[in-house]
Amino acid sequence: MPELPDVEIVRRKLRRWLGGQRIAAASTGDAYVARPGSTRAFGRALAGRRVVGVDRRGKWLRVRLDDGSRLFSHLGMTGDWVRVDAGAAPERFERARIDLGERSVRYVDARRFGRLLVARDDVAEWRARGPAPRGGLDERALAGAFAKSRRAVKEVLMDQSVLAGVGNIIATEALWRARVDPRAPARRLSPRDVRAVARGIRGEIARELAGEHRFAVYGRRGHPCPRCHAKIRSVRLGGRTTAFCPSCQA
DNA sequence: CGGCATGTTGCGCA
DNA sequence: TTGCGCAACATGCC
Repeated sequence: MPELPDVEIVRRKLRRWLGGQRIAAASTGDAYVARPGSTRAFGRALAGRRVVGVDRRGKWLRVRLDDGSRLFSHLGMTGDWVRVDAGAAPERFERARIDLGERSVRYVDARRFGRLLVARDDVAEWRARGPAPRGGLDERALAGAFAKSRRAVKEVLMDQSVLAGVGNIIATEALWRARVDPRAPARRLSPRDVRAVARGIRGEIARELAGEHRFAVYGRRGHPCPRCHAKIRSVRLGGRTTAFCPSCQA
């Protein structure tokens, strides 16, 4: 589920569901997902509070409460928030719940790589994500990061301290759109390539935000490239499977 | 059963 | 010191 566009979609629904609402009760039974901190602290921090806003930085979500404390949520690989009626039974893989009046918002996460943190201030994980660049992506910063790295371009794209929110899917698809070989040393890209990559990222994010989830190369090793029909290959870069078209991403 | 998975962190080593 | 490669985290699914 979660890459940046998915997390943004989750943010919007949380804002819709929680914004301005008073939390009647909250609880989690999962000390792993809610670590560090006790499961009881989760309920104590949220109960009785009013939600004043829901923000996102990269893949981190922040729910601000009227007493200044905050709930941070990272969805890991399989996390999501869903809304059900207050009395509804636990969802499959439910890890936490926030009860409003008539409704209840539940955190579900099969693989449990997600995190829930309650704190009185911004946590290090949130601060480390650098603020989202206004007006989208900072192309000059991207060019700078490329220029001083000797890693493959795809590894730089997936570095969360460079570009918060770009994961394996967006990086893979953006490079295909840009016709850039993911294995190419980042510092070797021409200014035109850098521009194409930036455009590729923006385009891919927009596409996924619009609910499009059919991919050109991601997860399609062995299939024909939608652009030139060559057979899609995959390699491992930075420990992640990386699909690309050996013909038009050269 | 084996292999793979949309993310992140921490460790050992060069 | 910095950066890189890789295992680990916990679990589901094909």
